[in-house]
Amino acid sequence: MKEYEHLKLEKKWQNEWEKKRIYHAQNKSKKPKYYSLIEFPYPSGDGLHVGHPRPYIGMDVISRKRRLEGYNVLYPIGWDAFGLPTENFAIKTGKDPRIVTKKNSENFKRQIKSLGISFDWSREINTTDPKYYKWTQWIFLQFLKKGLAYKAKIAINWCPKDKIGLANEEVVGGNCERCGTPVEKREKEQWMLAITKYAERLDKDLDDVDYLPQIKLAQRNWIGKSEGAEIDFPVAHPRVKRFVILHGRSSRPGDNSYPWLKKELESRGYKVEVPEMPNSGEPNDLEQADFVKKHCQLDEGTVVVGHSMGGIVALRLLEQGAKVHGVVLVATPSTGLFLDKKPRPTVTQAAQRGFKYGEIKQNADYFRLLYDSGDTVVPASDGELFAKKLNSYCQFSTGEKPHFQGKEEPAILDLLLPHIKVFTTRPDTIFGATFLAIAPELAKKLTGKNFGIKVDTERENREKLGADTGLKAKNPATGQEIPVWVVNYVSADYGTGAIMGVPADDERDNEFAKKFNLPIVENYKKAGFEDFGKRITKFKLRDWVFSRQRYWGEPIPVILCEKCGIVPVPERDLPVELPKVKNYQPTDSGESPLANISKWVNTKCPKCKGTAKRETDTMPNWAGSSWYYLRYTDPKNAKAFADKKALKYWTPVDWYNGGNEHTTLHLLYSRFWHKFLYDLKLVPTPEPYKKRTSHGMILGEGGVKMSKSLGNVINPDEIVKTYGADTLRVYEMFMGPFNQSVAWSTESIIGARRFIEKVWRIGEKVASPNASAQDFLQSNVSHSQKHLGSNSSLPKLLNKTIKKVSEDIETMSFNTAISSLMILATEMEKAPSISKDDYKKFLQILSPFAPHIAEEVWASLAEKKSINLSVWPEWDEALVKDDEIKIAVQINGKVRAEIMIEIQDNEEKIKKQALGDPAVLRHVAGQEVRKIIYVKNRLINIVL
RNA sequence: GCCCGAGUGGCGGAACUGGUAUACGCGCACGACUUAAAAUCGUGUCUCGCAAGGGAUGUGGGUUCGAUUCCCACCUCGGGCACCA
Repeated sequence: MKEYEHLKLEKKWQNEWEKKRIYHAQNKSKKPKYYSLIEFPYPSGDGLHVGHPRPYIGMDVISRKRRLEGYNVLYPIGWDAFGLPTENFAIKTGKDPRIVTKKNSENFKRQIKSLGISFDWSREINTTDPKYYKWTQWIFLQFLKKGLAYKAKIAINWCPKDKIGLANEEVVGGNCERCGTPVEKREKEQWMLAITKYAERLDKDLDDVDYLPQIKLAQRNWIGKSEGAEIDFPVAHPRVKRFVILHGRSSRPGDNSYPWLKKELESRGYKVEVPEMPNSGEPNDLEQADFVKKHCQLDEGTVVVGHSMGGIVALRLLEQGAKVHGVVLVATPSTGLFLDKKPRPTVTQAAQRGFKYGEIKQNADYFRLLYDSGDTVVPASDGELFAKKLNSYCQFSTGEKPHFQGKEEPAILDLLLPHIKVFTTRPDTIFGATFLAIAPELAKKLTGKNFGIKVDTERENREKLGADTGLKAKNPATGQEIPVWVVNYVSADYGTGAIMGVPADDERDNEFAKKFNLPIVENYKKAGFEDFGKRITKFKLRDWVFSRQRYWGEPIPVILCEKCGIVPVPERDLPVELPKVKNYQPTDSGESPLANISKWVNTKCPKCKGTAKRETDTMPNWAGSSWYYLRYTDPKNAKAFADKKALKYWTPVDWYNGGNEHTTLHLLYSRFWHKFLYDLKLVPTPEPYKKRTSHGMILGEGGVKMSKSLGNVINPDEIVKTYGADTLRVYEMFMGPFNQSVAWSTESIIGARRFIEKVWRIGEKVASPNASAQDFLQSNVSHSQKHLGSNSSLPKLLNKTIKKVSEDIETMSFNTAISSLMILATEMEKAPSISKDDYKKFLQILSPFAPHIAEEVWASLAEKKSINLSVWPEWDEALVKDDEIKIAVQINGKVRAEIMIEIQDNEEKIKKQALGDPAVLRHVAGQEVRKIIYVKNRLINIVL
């Protein structure tokens, strides 16, 4: 008998398959296509550990089955090679990440190849290859073109010791992952991608894909869609009591301008004065100011509203030292507040005196706001909003109430009478709202004061803190005045930064109200959803921070020109190649190391040809992996990221399996990129992946995570050498449910090896001439296969196994598929003889799991063509069914006997048979049978 | 705190849609073969009990003729999120 030499045999077939290009996918084929995908690995310096291959083997089983089923299968692999470990290694050793990456990926490749995974290596890609990242950059430019890539100042994690911006995953418990220094927040301009623009579709289109339910849920939770309402709570200012409205030159004395404004203000309890100034305008503004001083009360509770000429009067009052709370000027360039469309010196002078000053442009109209510096009602920065809302100053000046669309309040009221907008998913509880809780940032904005309250993100021990702002809001439902508190449990960056406190209904509000003795209204009236607010949809999803101040990433292809601003690198100049540097250390200022290469940084502006600088930020790791599956369809294309025909043929991916840790970010990001490309009509489908599953991690022995520091990392090289790739494959598929994490056990591998050797021995037996002469000798099998059906012949068992394996592979129940293959193998070995045809079928259904031995034995049975080119066996439904089966007889739910029945027996006959069984008779023993329940082909339950 | 997943022999795990719990594998014990060992094969292996029989699927309840499976409450472990309004 020939010895099973796994090393020799596996190498032989791997070479043979490669030579014959057996796993190469065809971009044109009469066969139906099948695209199976795994998450491409990050080639780390540590090499492969036994956890890596689990998903590759799983999808390999699927892919191999599909090939035998007649599909043109694309099962590609590549390297997601930009990443922190390589960068950190470069910083430490000064080694070029390019060289390190090449070495690491070659090692990974050798290791993966030794496992006999049926990857199409001709389509291998690498995200760090300029030919690849050219297209990553190109896609970025499309985002830029569509306004979906933009720069914004946001807080990043900053390690003050390493002087480096940290990704969220590098912050461990608030400290720098590497040096343990507490991480600070630092404001920095970052590139952002507007993924939130796609939030609605990313949520909704989940309906149309076949992802595991948990994965869909995780995506939905991350997107965080919530339907609610925005409700305005008018706020009375604690100090403003009175408005003095000074009208412009065109208003005749006595016509009492702004009647609507006066009315509105008065309805909120303010005093309003509209002095009928002598209307002689400039140069009589001083005279008018005197008039106002004489007739109106100007004190710290007064806001002066000056329109046009009235504005100049208001400025005079300021000049003369009027101690008013604030001044609001409303004017256009055509009025006297301006000279040659520039603000009058008085305006700028006032600003220089410390008044807040904001200029707002909207069409040709200008609005200028001035407030005293200490206590703004509405900050000047909100002027933009103001401008948007107040769509015509003219209407304001005519004394008519301006016409605003929808429910919008007249913007002048927005300005004079602030309100707090809250977001709530329960607008129906508004009658129970007894206070407003606002974020510290908003409190600062509204009152100018710092209350010393901070929203802390610490996970434990979060005590509710708060302080009364002194502001009073009016509950629009009850009309009641309610206090406004600044709290540490409302964050500024979600919703409106303000909530209504309904302590009777909301747990957090309740806790807060109790602590600070705020009123709790228990039995209140419920409101209709839209009675007081505007229906609105919010998402938790934030825009994607796309900048990294790192070396080892795709340079963001943008040039910063002093004259022209942000200028995209022309597409013909792509890729912007990552230059070589001497030092990989980030700069002291936190810029990427690229900032130090002046030769690279300094460039010409593509627009004006003047001097300009390159963007030195690079892209995050997620960039290259957001579209890699598209590149596989046409990996060498130099004219486009992939040919349209190839994309049309292969997309979407039919089945994508990956790690649970990637079911939120990576999956969401790549869906976002795909949808964007879909909108540009560059990909044919709105979704990239038809089906998504995930695999569990392989843990070290004892159930702990495999890690270098614990020294429990298992290198597959050792296993392949000692036991063979087929054994490793079978073991990894057998060790437990594919989607759950399992602990590695080197001790248990021997079981898989014994199984493989058994397959070998049977193969030897079948291949030997005297055995093959007795085709189809049936043998009775017993014991170990009783769970597949009683008293089956070998052909029966074979057909049952074909069915079971075929079905189990589809649900990734690889462990049970192998279990049934083991049972069949055991029975085949026991059988006096097995037909060659039957054994070949066994080899075919085994081949996805153990391709090498299957191919070797297949060839030994005089097959000329590779088993890979054969056709997946079908099972015979007639042979799968049993004629005679064993069912259980229960008495009061307890099994007391087993009886054999014919499959065609009717219920009556079976019941009679059960009641006649000696064990049953003993248990029934004269008692009355109340009920008999018969479950077809399963059991009979006799109820006494 | 919330969401998701899991809890079954000494161990990894199996069990269809509520229907014979512990398949398959590891380990262990005994036996066969062998001068011997390895390999292989066979038998046994949840637990109490001589047996009849009883008890076990994290814990406690419930629904049901029947629950690992469904419901309620709780405990433990793993993963994710975080005062999300």
